[in-house]
Amino acid sequence: MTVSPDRQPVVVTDLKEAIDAVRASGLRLTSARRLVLEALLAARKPISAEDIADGLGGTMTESDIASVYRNLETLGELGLVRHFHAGHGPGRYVLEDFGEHEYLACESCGALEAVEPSSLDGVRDKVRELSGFEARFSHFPIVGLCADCAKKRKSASGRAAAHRH
Amino acid sequence: MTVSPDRQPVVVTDLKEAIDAVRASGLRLTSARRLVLEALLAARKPISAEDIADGLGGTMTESDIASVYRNLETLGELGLVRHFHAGHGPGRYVLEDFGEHEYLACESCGALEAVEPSSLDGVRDKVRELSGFEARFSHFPIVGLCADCAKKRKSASGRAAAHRH
DNA sequence: CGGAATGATGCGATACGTTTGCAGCAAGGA
DNA sequence: TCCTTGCTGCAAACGTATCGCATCATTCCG
Repeated sequence: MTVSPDRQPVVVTDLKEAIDAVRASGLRLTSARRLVLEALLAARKPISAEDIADGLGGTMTESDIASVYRNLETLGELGLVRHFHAGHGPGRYVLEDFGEHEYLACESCGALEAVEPSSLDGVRDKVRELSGFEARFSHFPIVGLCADCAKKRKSASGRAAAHRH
Repeated sequence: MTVSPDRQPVVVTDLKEAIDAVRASGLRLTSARRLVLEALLAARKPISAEDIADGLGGTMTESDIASVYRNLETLGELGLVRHFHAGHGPGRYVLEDFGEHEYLACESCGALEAVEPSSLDGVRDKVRELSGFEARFSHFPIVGLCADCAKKRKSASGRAAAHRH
C-alpha cells in the first residue's frame, strides 16, 4: 500500500474517453466520480485531493473529501490517475498522459518541473552504479532548487552568511 | 519552515561533546534534551521522534513526544541533528556525522542505504544537465528499490504479470 | 419501465505525524 | 539561595488520509 503498484497507464484526453474507460472497467459512473475526472481534466496539472473537493477553488461543484480520496485511489488502480508526493504537503494527483510524467520539485518556490521519464534515465543509471539501487522518481520525485531559486540563493549567499539562523 | 536551512553541521561523537555543544550555545541542558541526545547516540542510525519518546522501545527512559520534537528542532538549528523524509511515515532523525549522510530509501523493504554525499555528485550533475535544477537529496532522499528488492521483483515479474490487479 | 442488487456516497469518527498554547517547573546565573 | 526565563508536560488542534456505516442511486435484468 505504501508502494505505487506497477500498473499499465491508461491515457485519456477528454471526459468522454475517461467516462468510457470507467464504464469499460465495470465501475459505476457516479457524479462524485465524474467530478474528480472533470477536475483533473480542467486543472491540467497535478492537484491535491482537497483542490478537487473544493471544486478547484469554487469554479466547480464541491464534493466530499473522503469520496474524492476513494475515487482517486480507484481511478489509480484503473490506470487513469497517478499521484506523487513532492516534499511536504498533500499528495498531488494527475491524469496519466503520454510524455512528461515525472517531476522535479522545487522546495523553495514550490514549482513542479515536468520532465519525460526517459530524460531521467541517465540519473537512474548513475544511482544504479553505486550499489545496484533502482531509483524510482515517479512516486517520490527529485526535490531541490529550480534553476531560478538556485541562482537567487547563490547570489544571496554572501549576504545570507552574515545573518544565518 | 518547509525547507531545510543551509546551516553548518556540528559533528559530535559522544555524549560529552554533545552536551558541551549544547552548553556552548547558551541553551539549557535539561533532562529531556539530554534524553534526545542519548537516544540518538545509542541508536547510531536514523530514528523517528516516536522512537526517542518511547525510549528506544523501553531500553531507555521515555519522554514527552512534544518535547522530543521541540528538541529535535532546536538541536537541528544548532547543527547537531539532521532529519529527512524517506517516503511515507514519520521523519527520521540522526546526529550529524562525517561521512555517509545521504540515503537511498528502499520503498519495498524500508532499508536505508547510507552513502557519502560526494558519491551522489554524478547524480546531481545529471539532473543539473536537464535544466539547471539543483537536486538536494539530504532532506528528501532518493526512493526506489534496493538491489535485493529490485532483483526479487525482476525475477517475480513473469509470474506477477499473470495476476496483476 | 420498474424493481432488485450492490457499488458508491456522505458524514462522522479515527488515525497518524506534528505543532501549538499554556501554566508550572527547574537550570543556571547573580 | 533566590530569580529569571527557558523548558517541560499535558492537552488540544492541526493537516492529511482512511474507515465504518446507514443510506442512496446506478446498473442490470426481467
